[in-house]
Amino acid sequence: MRSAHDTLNQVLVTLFNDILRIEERTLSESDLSIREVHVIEAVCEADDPRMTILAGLLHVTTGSLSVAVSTLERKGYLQRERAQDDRRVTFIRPTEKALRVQEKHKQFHRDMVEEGMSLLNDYELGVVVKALDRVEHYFLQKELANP
Amino acid sequence: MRSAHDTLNQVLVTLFNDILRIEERTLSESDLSIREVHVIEAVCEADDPRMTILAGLLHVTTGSLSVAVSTLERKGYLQRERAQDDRRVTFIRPTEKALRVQEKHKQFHRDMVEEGMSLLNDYELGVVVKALDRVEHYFLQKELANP
DNA sequence: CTTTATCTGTTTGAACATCAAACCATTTTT
DNA sequence: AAAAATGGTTTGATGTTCAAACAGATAAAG
Repeated sequence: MRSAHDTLNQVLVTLFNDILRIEERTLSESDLSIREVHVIEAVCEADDPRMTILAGLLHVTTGSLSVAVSTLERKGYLQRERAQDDRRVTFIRPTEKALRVQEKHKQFHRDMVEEGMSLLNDYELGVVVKALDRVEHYFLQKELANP
Repeated sequence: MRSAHDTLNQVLVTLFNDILRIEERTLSESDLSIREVHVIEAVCEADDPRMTILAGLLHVTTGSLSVAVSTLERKGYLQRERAQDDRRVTFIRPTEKALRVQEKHKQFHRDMVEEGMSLLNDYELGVVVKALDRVEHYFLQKELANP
């Protein structure tokens, strides 16, 4: 039997990659890459969808984001909008088309989590959630400490 | 308080990316990208390190792998070796330099898992490991079903 | 006020990863 | 012996990313 250590390491190495590939496959017939979907996701969920904020959320430079936004604008998923009060800033708005993609993507995540949860009983679920919550906070701190 | 669903989804979305970025940062002063380290890792751990096998493990085409191997050969981490019995196949061998990288990378993973484990008590750990094991197997099946 | 500095975002050039398709050499099948 | 299949490599195109140069707008300093 595998040790706890080996199991966790294996999960670290394979589980997320597997899920990412499954996610990728659901997109194979659209005109969007997984990166582009994540940009759309960030735009849809951001409180304050300006370039610097979005780039920070996505961990890319504003330069990278700028080209991504341009192609998504060309494809009809996003629109730029100049801010009135400070004319340096640009707000990025999703189109209807983007909102539909976002809804579908959220549903994908919901389904994935449902499937995962269905494999556990209520008791296990409680323990796992509390544990992962703690682990996530720990790594978030670590990330914030070395940005 | 967040629901179990939200917590799991959040972990799905952020945890893996956070870890990947931390991993990336540890490489920032080497001449290797994270992709290249994963190629080296696959070469070091494969039972049968020929191109098609490795490409399958890494989920890339042999074409992609071929160029990756060429640059890693140029950088002194890998060597190609023609098979005797079937002269079409190439074995990819790690150099000493690659083995050192691999050892360091494994240590990184060990440390990461240690840190994660230290956040849980023995009891929680048992439950989490059993649960994640099940989830991992489930997604592995799913991957194998739609390759 | 005018000049200077800072901030926000875009463009550009380079590096890298990746794939599909064309290709070459070798082995297997017919 | 010829044709087909297999294992790898090369090549051309596309996508992602960054750093650096840039431009326009606002804030700070004089």
